[in-house]
Amino acid sequence: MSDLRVRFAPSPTGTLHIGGARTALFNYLLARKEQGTYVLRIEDTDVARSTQESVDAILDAMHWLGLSCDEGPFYQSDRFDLYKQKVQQLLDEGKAYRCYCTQEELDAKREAAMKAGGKPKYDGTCRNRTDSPDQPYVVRFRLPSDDGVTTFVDRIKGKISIRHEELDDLIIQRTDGTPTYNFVVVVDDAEMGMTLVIRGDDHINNTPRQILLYEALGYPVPDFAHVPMILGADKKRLSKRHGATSVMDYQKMGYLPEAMVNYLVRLGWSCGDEEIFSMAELIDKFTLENVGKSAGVFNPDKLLWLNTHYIKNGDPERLAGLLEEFLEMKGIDYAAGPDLVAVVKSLQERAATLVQMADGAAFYFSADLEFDEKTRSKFLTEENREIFQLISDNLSACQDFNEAALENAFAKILEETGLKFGKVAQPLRAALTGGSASPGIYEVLAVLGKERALKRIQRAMEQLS
RNA sequence: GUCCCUAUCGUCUAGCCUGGUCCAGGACACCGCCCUUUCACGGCGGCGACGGGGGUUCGAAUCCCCCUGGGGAUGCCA
Repeated sequence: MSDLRVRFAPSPTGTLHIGGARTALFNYLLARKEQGTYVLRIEDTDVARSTQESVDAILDAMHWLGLSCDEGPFYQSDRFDLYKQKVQQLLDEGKAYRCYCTQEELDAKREAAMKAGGKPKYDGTCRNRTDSPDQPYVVRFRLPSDDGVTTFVDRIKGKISIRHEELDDLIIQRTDGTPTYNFVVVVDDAEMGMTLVIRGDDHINNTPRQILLYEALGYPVPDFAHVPMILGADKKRLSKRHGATSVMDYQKMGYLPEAMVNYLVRLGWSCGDEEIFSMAELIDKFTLENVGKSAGVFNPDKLLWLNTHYIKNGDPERLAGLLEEFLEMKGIDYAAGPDLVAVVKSLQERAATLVQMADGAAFYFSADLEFDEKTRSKFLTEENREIFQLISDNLSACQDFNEAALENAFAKILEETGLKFGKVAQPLRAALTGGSASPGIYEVLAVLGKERALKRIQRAMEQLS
């Protein structure tokens, strides 16, 4: 074990989405690589917006992606006593104070400051109050110095400085007594011993004030690594209006977790010209140094391509297991066969998603296929009766119903009749699959097996016109 | 408005730190050809970028400055 401790800290106000998943992935990879510790913390201090449903959705997604944590999940809602105590500590030390300004007053001041072209920050009205009126109040953290500069060296972005004049006394405890994000994140990251905080770069602006808080609380300041945001095709922050952004939406659409992981990691990180990475390779190769600094656009096409790759190269047994759910969703009863693994093998190069694979597999499990008009008029014709009979006879005579034997049988037919392969194969394909697009004809035959194949040819012959 | 971050093909990126080997490499998408029993897979090829302007230098995608574009923050959300 190294002493690296990182965490992923989502707030449970929705599902885990693409951006969060990537942040979690980076944390996970670095922890595994450095043999550090990866902690999961649920940031649910906003009690009104946090739901158990969201927590479950996030946990599900993490599990699906294979990002298991070493510690946690911890819930901030369980730690309010600790935060209270820390607020009190700052109050006692004079590093924080009660502010009695109302929301309305604050809003008005902000607006006025904006209008005057100034910075919309708290004016310090209650900073030096000595009375303590019996009114609702918030607790504000007093800026240690009004004219200094806080600088930190981000592990991804490099040196970042903010002048204190840009900051103001931030609220650390609300009127209702609950603590705010910028405060609890510091207390927790410190108390949980985080040595490195990897998070989205929308938090960069918060970092200097958090550093001030670490110092005020007497905590060591961790390292920071701010990863760039993910944008939609219009370069706007990725959101629902860009389509599916929830990780589990992709599971439902038939994507494989390894495709999602591979896609996510390459959005903002690279390793020379390499594109395909297994989790094990990522753990070996991932470094913060190769994470880019600029925001990236989410590209569904590339994700699809990766999914195609992983389906094509995936273990058929595993894929068969995953496919069941999608077959069931389409109301396909696959229990009576043909063998699901054989079905998968015949479809691996033809499906980009498990949904597509289920679509392509449907014909295998349908005893009485529906023929559309086009297929009927083109292939199920009286002129083809002889061909069907010939195929049927030859197939009946086939001892081994494997691809090699079938190929031989067909060679014989073609030789005897002088017909071109397509002349024979397409009508047969129609009889077997109900359409004109399918896996290789020998493959279909072999997967179906002799009995089913013959039955389908028979049935087609009954419908010639 | 102000502050912070950022800037190579349409998109993800390599190269930038340690200037010349870059008339800029890979991948996705797109287009064409080949393979072919259908649909696919695959193979080959094509299209396509250093945002603009100043410097520094014999030489800049690479270093410096300005501008512009994009993102973020500016909450008693996280």
